Amino acid sequence: MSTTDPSPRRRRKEARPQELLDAALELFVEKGFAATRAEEVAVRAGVSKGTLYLYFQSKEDLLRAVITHNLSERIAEGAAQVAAFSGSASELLRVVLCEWWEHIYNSPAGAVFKLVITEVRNFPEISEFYIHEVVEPAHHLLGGIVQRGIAQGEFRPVDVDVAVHSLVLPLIMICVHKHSIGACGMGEQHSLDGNAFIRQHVQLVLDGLCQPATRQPTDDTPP
Amino acid sequence: MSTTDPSPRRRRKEARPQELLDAALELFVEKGFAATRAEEVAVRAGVSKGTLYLYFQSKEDLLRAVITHNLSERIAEGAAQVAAFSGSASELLRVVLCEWWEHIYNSPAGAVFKLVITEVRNFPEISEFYIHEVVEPAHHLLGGIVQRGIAQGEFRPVDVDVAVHSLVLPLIMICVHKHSIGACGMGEQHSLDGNAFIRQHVQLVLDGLCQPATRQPTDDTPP
Amino acid sequence: MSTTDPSPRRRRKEARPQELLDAALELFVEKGFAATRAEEVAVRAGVSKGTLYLYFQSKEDLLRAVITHNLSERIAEGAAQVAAFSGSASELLRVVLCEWWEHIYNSPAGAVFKLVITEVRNFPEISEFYIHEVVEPAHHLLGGIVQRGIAQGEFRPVDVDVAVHSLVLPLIMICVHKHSIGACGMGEQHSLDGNAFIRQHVQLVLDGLCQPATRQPTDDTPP
Amino acid sequence: MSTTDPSPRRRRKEARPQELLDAALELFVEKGFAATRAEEVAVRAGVSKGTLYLYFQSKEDLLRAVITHNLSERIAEGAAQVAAFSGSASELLRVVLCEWWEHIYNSPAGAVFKLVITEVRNFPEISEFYIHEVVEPAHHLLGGIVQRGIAQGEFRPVDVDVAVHSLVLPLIMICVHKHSIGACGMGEQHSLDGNAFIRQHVQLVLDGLCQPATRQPTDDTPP
DNA sequence: CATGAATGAGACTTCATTCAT
DNA sequence: AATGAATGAAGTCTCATTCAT
Repeated sequence: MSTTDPSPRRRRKEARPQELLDAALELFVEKGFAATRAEEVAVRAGVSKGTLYLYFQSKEDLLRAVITHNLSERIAEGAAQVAAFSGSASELLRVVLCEWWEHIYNSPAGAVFKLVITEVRNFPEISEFYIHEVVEPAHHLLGGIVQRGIAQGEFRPVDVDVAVHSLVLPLIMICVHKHSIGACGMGEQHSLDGNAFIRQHVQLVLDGLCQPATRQPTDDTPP
Repeated sequence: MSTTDPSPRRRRKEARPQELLDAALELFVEKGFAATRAEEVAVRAGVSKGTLYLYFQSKEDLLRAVITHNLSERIAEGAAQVAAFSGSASELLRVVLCEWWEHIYNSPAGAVFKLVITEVRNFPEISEFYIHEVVEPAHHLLGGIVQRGIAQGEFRPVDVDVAVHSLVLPLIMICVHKHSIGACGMGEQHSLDGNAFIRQHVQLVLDGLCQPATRQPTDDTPP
Repeated sequence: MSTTDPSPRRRRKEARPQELLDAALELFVEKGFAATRAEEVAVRAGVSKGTLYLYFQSKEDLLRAVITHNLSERIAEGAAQVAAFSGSASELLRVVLCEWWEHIYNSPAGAVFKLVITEVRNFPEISEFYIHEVVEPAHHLLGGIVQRGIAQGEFRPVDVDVAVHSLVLPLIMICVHKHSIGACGMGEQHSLDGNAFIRQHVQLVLDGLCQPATRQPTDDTPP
Repeated sequence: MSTTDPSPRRRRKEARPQELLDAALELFVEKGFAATRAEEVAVRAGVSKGTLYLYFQSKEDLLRAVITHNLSERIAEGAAQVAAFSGSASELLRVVLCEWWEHIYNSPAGAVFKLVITEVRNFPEISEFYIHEVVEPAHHLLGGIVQRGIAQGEFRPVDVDVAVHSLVLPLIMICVHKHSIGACGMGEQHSLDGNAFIRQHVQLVLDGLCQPATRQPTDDTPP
């Protein structure tokens, strides 16, 4: 109802790319890139086959757009949180991870993880983009917090990379699970979704990070 | 049943299905099921296109065979270990997880995780098989150990499922990573492969599980 | 019919069909009818795709218009020349052919020859039009001159049709060449364009036509 | 019934490329490259759509093969004739041109002229091939004969290139005509096909070339 | 009149599968 | 049992044409 209300035709036009990207993400995650027909994407977006090609040069181009579009949005979110926070490293990690989690798990971004894992070997440029734009920034951010925790004596002097991975990999795995096995409707037993797990998981690893005294020799006696 | 080897030609013939399964696993993991051509599988297995169809009714049938064949083998391995073991729950988990890990990570079985994640939604019967034959047995096994650890006072009374997932999800995620992003040759920085991580990760979570005294209020954390 | 020019905008509008016809001729000759997109024609004419369809019912209709429009103009030109001429048949042929040549070779009409050759078999009505409106009038005109030359003892009693074809076919072929192989920019060696050839070619055939004795000085003084 | 009679299947296979090339030449000349569907070619060759692609990578590749295949064959034919000939330049030209003519006009090679003219601007590599493999050899051959005729006083000192073109262009034009306008079945009036024309045309131009005195009678007596 | 977003028939090309050899 | 030529359904992409603005 704004005064600059564009015509319906024009409004449709501006919304098309996003509608197509959304439909494509859904279908690519659901069936895989190669098994999704371009026309399916178009139909789910409410347009015809030809219209898809007004906005994307090829199906492959659409895939790239889906990934970059959905990842670019969420990238900088965490950094702001961290900068504005004051408190213990534990608390900061808990906040950052859980907040991130809720944003990502319940948004298209979560699906992108599965998409990247599924398609990256056929489109190597995706790998580059994903590592530079997602993996490295996130790893750097979390690694910094862990590092700080260690420096301040809050955490034991563990391997920073290991700690970050122990914290983060289950989060990603659950996103992936949600969009693969978890979407097969095999009952709720192994649902393992839900934010409940994340909170407890983070707590569990933080417990492992914090405790100073009771320590086993950390040896890794080979078999 | 004779001890003498069959002729090379005969041995070759009997090995065909296995060679086709191996080639199919490699290619399905590398390019995805839909993007892999039946002839590619045949060629990599050293036979012709037609031969593939002497052993498998269809490409889809080949996919099912790849998954069931590679998973069925590894299923019972762990149970034996556990039964024969006496020691602390921590020690048992460490041994079981690390031993499993080495077997799976460096074998075709690791690739199957990626394959299952990638293809389940197009072939729901895979989900059923995977959950019944892999997820449930493994979860039951590990959950039992954790349960025992709690009952014996070795572990704090955590949620068993959470603990199992915290322990196991990174292992699976690393398998998946190895066959997706990790296979893109993007430098060694984010390699995160290697058994080193697993040992430290398991230790870290076990630390979180064991510690009795120094505890934060664990619960709470309002949304 | 007023002597005052219409407004630029109005003139533009009235010129649209001609601009579209010109653009279409260029492109149809350059790429062929089937390989030329309607939008390309529109763009080269400086209008939008939709506008093309305001003036022509279909792409095929446009092709017909291109041909009839460009051929109709040049048809009657020669007849007038002939009627007003007094002199030998040789001289008349030389004048008519060379004059025609310069008009046609350096005008869109030359391109139409290639277009007709290229597209007739897909649009048989073009054949009818072309034969009735171009081939027959021209053949009749030239044949008449040759006939007169024979009757007057200036030419030997050759087959009139043969003589006409020997005179004319190279002219057409050079038009066609200019718009096919000659437009590929393959160097100037086999350019064979240029009015020089035509003059000498006509002279050569006229030499063959003329009675043995009555030979002219074979001058080919270029302009 | 030779002893090395291959199986029917195999015999088919070896004949396929030629059958496809023949069908393609017919259709490309008839309808143009762009307007011919790949499946039409396949059907006319008696195979299915897919089979075409077992022998040619693409429709474009098929076009190139059609042209090179049909032109390469006829290239060297003339040179042999010339080498083996002794007699006047006039006689040699008459023999070479008329013999060539019969070979080319009544063979697929004649159709290729129209095809080249029609498609060359969309596939510039055709131009290169055609000029190097057809135009230049043929022009060189005929130019040599004319040159010799002039040197021996048989011909007047005309421009060699002009003479060659005057002789040859009508032949090519008639080939082109046969496969364009001539194929539209517009009655026999303007048929202008037939070897009759060629003989008379060559004679007419040769008459123009010969020294004034030395007219038709095979006599000579140069000045 | 003019535009250009939208459509969908249709063309090229691929590939799972069959079957004669 | 093994092959690989052949098929044709199906998928990607194009483009002539329409029509709301």
